[in-house]
This record gives sequence, C-alpha cells and structure tokens, in this order.
Amino acid sequence: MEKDTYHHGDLKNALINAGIEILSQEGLHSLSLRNAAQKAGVSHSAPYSHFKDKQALIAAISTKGLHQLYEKLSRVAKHYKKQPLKQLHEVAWAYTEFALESTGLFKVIFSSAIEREHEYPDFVAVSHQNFELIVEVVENSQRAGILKPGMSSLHAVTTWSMVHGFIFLYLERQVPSQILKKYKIRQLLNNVVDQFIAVNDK
Amino acid sequence: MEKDTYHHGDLKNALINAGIEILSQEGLHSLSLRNAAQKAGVSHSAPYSHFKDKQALIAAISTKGLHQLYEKLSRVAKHYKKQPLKQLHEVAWAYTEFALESTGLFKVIFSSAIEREHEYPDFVAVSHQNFELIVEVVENSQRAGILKPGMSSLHAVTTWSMVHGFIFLYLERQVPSQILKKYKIRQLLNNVVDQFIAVNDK
DNA sequence: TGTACATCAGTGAACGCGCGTTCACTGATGTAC
DNA sequence: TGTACATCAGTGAACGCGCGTTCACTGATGTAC
Repeated sequence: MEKDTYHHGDLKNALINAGIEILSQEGLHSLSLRNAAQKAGVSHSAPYSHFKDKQALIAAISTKGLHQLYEKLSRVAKHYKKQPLKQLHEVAWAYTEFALESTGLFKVIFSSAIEREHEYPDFVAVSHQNFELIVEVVENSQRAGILKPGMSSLHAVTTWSMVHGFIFLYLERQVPSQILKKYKIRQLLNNVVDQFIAVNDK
Repeated sequence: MEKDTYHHGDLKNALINAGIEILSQEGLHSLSLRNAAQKAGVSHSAPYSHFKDKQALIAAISTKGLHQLYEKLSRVAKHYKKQPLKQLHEVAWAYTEFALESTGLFKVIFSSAIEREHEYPDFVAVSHQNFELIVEVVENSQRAGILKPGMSSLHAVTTWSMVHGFIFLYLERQVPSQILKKYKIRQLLNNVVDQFIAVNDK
C-alpha cells in the first residue's frame, strides 16, 4: 500500500485489491473511487488512468471476486468428486464460507451493481463458469440418485436458489434469533441441503 | 400529492407512501428524505416533524411493506388451507409476485437497511408474524405428507431460503438467459417448489 | 554511452451534485376565557 | 360568539460532507538517434 515512486507500477491491481478490502472491512456503502484511490496511496483522480468510470472498477472487482469464488468451489468440487452427497454438501458450504468471509464482495457480485453487463465480457464469462460448475455438481448427484432426474440446468437454478437464499437471509439477519441460538450456521446449511435431497428419504 | 393548506394533515403517511412510490419507480438509490419530501409536496425539512431521522422513515416504510406482504400471503394461505400442496405453491407464488410488483420495497425490507432493529418494535413484530405464517404453511404440508417431518421452524427457514433465493437471483439477473428464454418465471418457481417436495417423489 | 523527446501515469484544483441535519422563523389551528 | 394566545407543523437558508468527473499540469520512463 505504500508508494515509493511517482509511477505506481501496478495501480490497476492495487485499486482492485483496495476495493475488495474496503468491501470486506466497511461494506458496499463505502466503496468509492476516491476511497479506493486513497487506500492505494494515490490521488483521487489517478484511477481514471486505468478505469473508464466507477462502473468499470466495480466490474473489475466483481470479476476478480467471482474468479476467487470459482477457484474455491471448483477445488472443493474436484476433491469430493467421488462422493456426490458429500460433494453437494461441501460445495454448498464453500459457497457459504465465501459469503461469510467476504460478505461485501459477495453482495456486490450478486447485486447487479454492474448495469451494462455486456461491456464486461470477462465478468459474463466467469459468471457462466460458476453456473456450469453448479450444473456439474447437480448432474453428479443425479447420477448417484441423490437428486431427482430432470433437466440439470433447471435443477441447478433450484439448488443455487436454496443455498443463495439461505446465506442471504442469514447475512441480512432475517433468520429468527431463537433458531440462531440453537444451531450453528453449518448445521443450518446441512439441514437446508438435506431437506433438498429428495429421493432417498429415510 | 397536492397541497392546499399550510398544514398537510397526514404528512406522515404521505411520506411513507411517497417513499414506497420512489422505491417502486426508481429504486433504493433514489430514496432520500429530500426526495420523499418533494414527492409529498412539502419542504425538505418537513419530514423531521414526523421522523427522527432517515432510519426512522426507512423503518416505517419497511414496516408498512411487510404488513402488505403479510396481508397478501395470509389471504392466499387461508384460501388454500384445505389443499396443502396448492397452498405451498400459491403462497410461494404470492411472495414472488410481491417481489416482482414492488421490487424496491421488497429489497429494502430484506436488506437490513434498518440498523437498530430493536428501536422499531413494530417492524420486529410483523417480521415474526411473517415467519410464523411460513411455519404454519410448512406444518400444514408436513401433516399432509408433502414435506418431511421434523422441526417446522427449521424447515421454514429452508423453504423460505429457497423461494427467497430464487426471486433474488431472478431480480439480480443471475438466472442464465438461456433458461429465461425457455421458461416463464411461474414455471421456474413451480419447478423450484416441486424439487423441494421430497416425499411423494413420482 | 549520452542526449532529446514523446509518452502517459499520476497530481491537485475545481466543478456541480444530492445528501442529512440544524435552526430561527412563520403561519395555521384549536382551545381557554 | 369573539378574542388572545399557546402549540407545533411546515419553511427556507445554511452547514458540511463525500461523491464522480474533468482538465491543465508535471514528472518519471523508455526509446530513437
């Protein structure tokens, strides 16, 4: 974060990382070009040498965040490939962990803060990558008889909805406190996923 | 919205309604005290006669919105009480409809925009009311064998997560466009709910 | 190797904007007599 | 019924704030000769 020379050298990445830090520490409401510039140790107009406008910085931050999420999810998915039920649980948990660790980043990624998506093809690409990963996990579960058969992309929307909805309600403090007192978040998530596993109902 | 007298008469409610209108038409980013005051045809400092600060207006708006949601959901729940499967589908649909019709209001309600919840007991109360309604629908389905048995409040969190997550992903334009091209939102929601109905797997 | 120069990343002053909030005020209302 | 007065809802000027964005500039860098 310190600055020795007039030319920063890697200001573009420094601004992206500053933005991610701001999101983690203070939240979306504090994310501004001026704030990111300050955190990168640079004047408030310097970002314009690297980003067209605020949207462009947000797009870069979201893209990097989505890549991080994809890395995390695909690592877990790969590791548990042979155990579909465990894979489903662990990928869902990894998604939840990411949201808990990088709440501000997670929120901005899925907040449609990017208004003109088509101007940021990298973002769209990694977005698809993530969805395809969910589809693969769902198909793996379907093959193992853990999830009902059927169009996997539709089931992927459902599975994603469930996990995403849960973590969102949790982050927004909508889960009743008497439930939070009794259960850890991991237990709640397991319960959510288990409820979803339809076929081999005990 | 017009003003004939120096004293407005019912400015408090007028401001709440103005806020709701702003949320519907322009979204959360446009909701400000000054904007609401202008929409109510009153000077920008008039709101301070009725609300302590911006938080208080947001709390009042959220509370009214949650009441509206509760009215809608409970009407539907009551109507389909004798058909638990249909009840589950229709309540989920009513929730979705509310989010589609009053997107900005829906988002602000579930955005933890209220920072000091305990200062707004009415909000907390109607929030619980809504959750209890979900619990009742879940219990009704459990009695009919449509949902697995188990602690209904936990299952309610799951059910809510699923519907909430789906509509949130939809509103934030996260559902892949190739899926949106093929299916109407009502079909997608039905698919989500059906996937969730575990026991009587065809 | 040394110098002239083009490039362009980063600076800092300036702009206009909308915001939340305060404060001394004004004027409509309703009540006490 | 008519008047004096307290109340308090609503006004408008003012404050300080952070923001995105522009623009003429400066100074570090690397390349052509």
